[in-house]
Amino acid sequence: MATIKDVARAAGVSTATVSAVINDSAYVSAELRARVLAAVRDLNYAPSLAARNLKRGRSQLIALVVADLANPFFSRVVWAAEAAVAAWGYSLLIFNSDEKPELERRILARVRTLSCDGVILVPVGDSTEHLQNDPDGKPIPTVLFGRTVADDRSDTVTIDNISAGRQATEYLLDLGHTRLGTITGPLHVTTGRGRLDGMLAAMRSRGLTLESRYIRSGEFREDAAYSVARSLLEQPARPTALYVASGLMALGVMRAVADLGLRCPGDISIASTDTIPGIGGLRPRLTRTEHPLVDMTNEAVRLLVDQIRRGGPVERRNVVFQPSLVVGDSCAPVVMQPGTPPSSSGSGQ
Amino acid sequence: MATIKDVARAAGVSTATVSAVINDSAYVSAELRARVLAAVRDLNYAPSLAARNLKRGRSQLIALVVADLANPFFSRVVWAAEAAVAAWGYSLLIFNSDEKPELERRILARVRTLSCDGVILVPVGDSTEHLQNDPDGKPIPTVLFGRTVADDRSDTVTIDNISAGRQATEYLLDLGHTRLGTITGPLHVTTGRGRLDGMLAAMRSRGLTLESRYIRSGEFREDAAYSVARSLLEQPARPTALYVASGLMALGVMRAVADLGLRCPGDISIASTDTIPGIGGLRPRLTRTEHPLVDMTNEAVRLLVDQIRRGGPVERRNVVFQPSLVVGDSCAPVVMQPGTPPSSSGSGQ
DNA sequence: AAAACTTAGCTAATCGATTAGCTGGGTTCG
DNA sequence: CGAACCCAGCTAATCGATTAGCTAAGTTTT
Repeated sequence: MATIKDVARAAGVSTATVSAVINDSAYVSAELRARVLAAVRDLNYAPSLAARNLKRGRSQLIALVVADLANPFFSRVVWAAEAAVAAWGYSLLIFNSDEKPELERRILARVRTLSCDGVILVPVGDSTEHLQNDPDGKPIPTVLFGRTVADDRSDTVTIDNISAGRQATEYLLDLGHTRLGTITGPLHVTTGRGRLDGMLAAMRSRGLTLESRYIRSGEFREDAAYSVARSLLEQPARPTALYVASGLMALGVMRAVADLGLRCPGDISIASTDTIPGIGGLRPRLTRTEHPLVDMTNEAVRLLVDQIRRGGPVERRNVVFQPSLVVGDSCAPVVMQPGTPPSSSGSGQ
Repeated sequence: MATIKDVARAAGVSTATVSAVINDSAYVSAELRARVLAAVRDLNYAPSLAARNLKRGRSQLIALVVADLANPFFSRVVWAAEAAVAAWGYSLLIFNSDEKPELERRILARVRTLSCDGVILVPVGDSTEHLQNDPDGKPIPTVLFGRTVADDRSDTVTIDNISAGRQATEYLLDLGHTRLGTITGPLHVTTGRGRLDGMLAAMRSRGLTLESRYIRSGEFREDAAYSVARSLLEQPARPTALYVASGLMALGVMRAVADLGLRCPGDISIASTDTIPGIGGLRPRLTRTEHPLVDMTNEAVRLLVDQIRRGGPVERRNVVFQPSLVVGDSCAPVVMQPGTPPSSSGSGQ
C-alpha cells in the first residue's frame, strides 16, 4: 500500500506538502494541491492511523466494555454506541468482561496498550483503581455506564435503579398482590442493589415486608434466573407475583413458569425492569420499567468525547435517567388467581 | 505513561534488552531480566501498539462489519466473534453498514486506514471490488459471513440457505398446508434469494406453486416485515401458513398477527429461519430452521486468522453449514384451522 | 600464542505519519 | 539601495516500538 512518500514522489512535492493537503492544515497553492490529490487518487493512498497515532497520540478508537455481551440489553447498547461514536468520527472496539472482575482488569490493560482515546465501561468489579493507577500519566477518559463504582471519579450515566424497582413493584401492589418474590441481579453491583432497594421501599411504604425465602439472585443471567425461579416457584406457598430485575432474567423466569405448567398471569404475575425489544407479538407481553437506552448511550458517548477533547474529566458528571413503566399483559389482579389462595399452603405444580 | 526508554533507563539496560525481555525474543541473563521486569512493574509500563504496529505492520485488530446491528442475529454474531478473536489474541472492531452499500465502502476504507489485520464482512453490496482494488498491495485478509458475493475471491462461511428454506417449507407442507405465503429478505442478497429458492423447490416437488401475491419482502427488518405481513394477511383469501426468512422478521410477523386479532397457529401457521434466542418461555414458540451460529462464527474467525498468518488467502475456502429444524408450537395441521376454509374468500379480520 | 569463533548486550536505522523551524525568493519600508 | 519582513514549500526531528548488525569479551581451535 502506498505511503505518503510515494504520493510525494509522484506529485513532485515534499511529504509535508502532502500532509498539508490531506489535512488542510496549511496553505498550499492550487497547482500543487491538484497534483497531490491526483497522486492520492492514482495511488489509492490511505494514511496509516498507526503512524498518525504515534505522532499525534490519538487513535480514534473508543472501547466499549460490557458486562455480558450475551445479554440483549448490552447488544442494544453496542448497536447504539456504534452509531454514536461513528457520528463523532471514532471506531468502536468491543470487549466482553462476562461479569468477571479479573477479565475486566486485563481488558482495561489492553485498552491502554491500544491507546484508545476513551472507554465506556459497565463496571463488574468493586473498584476501577486500575483505570486510575497510572503513575506518570493521566488516566484514560472514561464514562461508567449503567452501574457506578464507589471509588471512581469518572463521569457516569445511569438509570434511577431505585425508581425502576419501585415503579414495577408498585404496579404489582396496586393490583392487590401482597406476597411478592423477586429475582435480583448480583447485589454487589449498583443495578442489582438499587432495584432491590426500590422494591423494598415500595413494600415498606405499604407496611409490607419481602420474605427472604422469596428473594433469589439470578445474577442477570437467563439460565441462572430459570433455575432460581423454578426453585422459588416450587415452594408450597409460592408468591403471587414476581419482580424480575432484568429483561433477560425475565425470559428465564418465563421459561421456568412454562416448564412448571403455570400460566402467566393466570397463576403468577411478573413484572420486570426492561425486556427484549421486538417481542411484542409474543405472549405474554411483559409489564416492565424500561431504560431510555438510546438516550443513555448517546449521552455516554457525548460525555466521553467531551472528556477526550478536554483531556480528561474536569469535574465528575453523573447523568441519571428515569425509567418508564410500560404495561403489558403479564400481570393480573390477585383476585383472578385461582389455585393458590393467598393464606393457604397451596399444592401448586 | 512510561515508554520503553523510561524502562531501559530505570533498569540500566538498552531498549533492545527491554524489548527482548518483554517479547522473550532473545537470550537475556537472569540478572538483567529481573531488573527489567522490576522496572516494568514499578513504572506500570504498557507497550504502545501504535508503535509496534508501525514497525511490525500488525495491528492486532479484526474488524467485523455486519449488515444490521439492530438485528439480534448479528448481535449474537458479535458476541461469538468477540470471544473467538479474544481467544486468538485480537481485539474486535464493530461496524454497522445498515444494509447500505455506500456506507459499507466507507467502512472498508476506514478498516484499511486502521490497518486491521483482517475483516469479517456480511456483504450488503453486490461487489467487494473495493476490498480487492489495492493497486500496489495485497488485499486485506477477508472472510465473508452468511452471504456471498459473486465476484469475490475471499473465504466464505455460510449456511445452506436453500436447505433452510426448504426444510421449513416441507414442515408446513407435511402438515397439509397448500396455500403458503412468504416474507422474504432482500432478494439481491444470497440469504434472501437462497431461502426463497428453497421454498419454491420444496413446493415444486409437490406440484405446488407459490402465488406471487403471497410473496412479500420484509428486507430482513422487523418493522418492514410487520407492514408487509399485515397487508398480506388482510387479503380476502389469506394463506394458511407463512414461511418467514429471518427470526427478526418473524417477530414482526407475530406482531402483525396479534394486531390483526389472529391466533397463531389457530388462524395462521408460521415457520421461520432462525429466531431470537431465550424466548422459549413466550408463546407461541417458533418452529424454525436454525443456524449453528457459534460454530459458523468460530469457523470464520479461524479461517481469517489462518489467512492473516499465511499473508492472505491461498485458495478460496467455502464452508457451508447445514441448518437444523427446531419444532415449536407455531404451526398446526391445516385441518385444525376454522374461520378460513381453504377455497373460500374469507372475512378474516 | 595467535587466530577463529561465539554470544550477550548495545547502537541506531526504520516503520509512516506530523510539524517546528528553515530557506530562498519576493515585497515593503526607511 | 539595503534592511527588514513575509511566506510557500521544504528538511528533518520525532512519536515508541523492533530488530539487523555491531562490539567486546570470553572460549575454542590450530
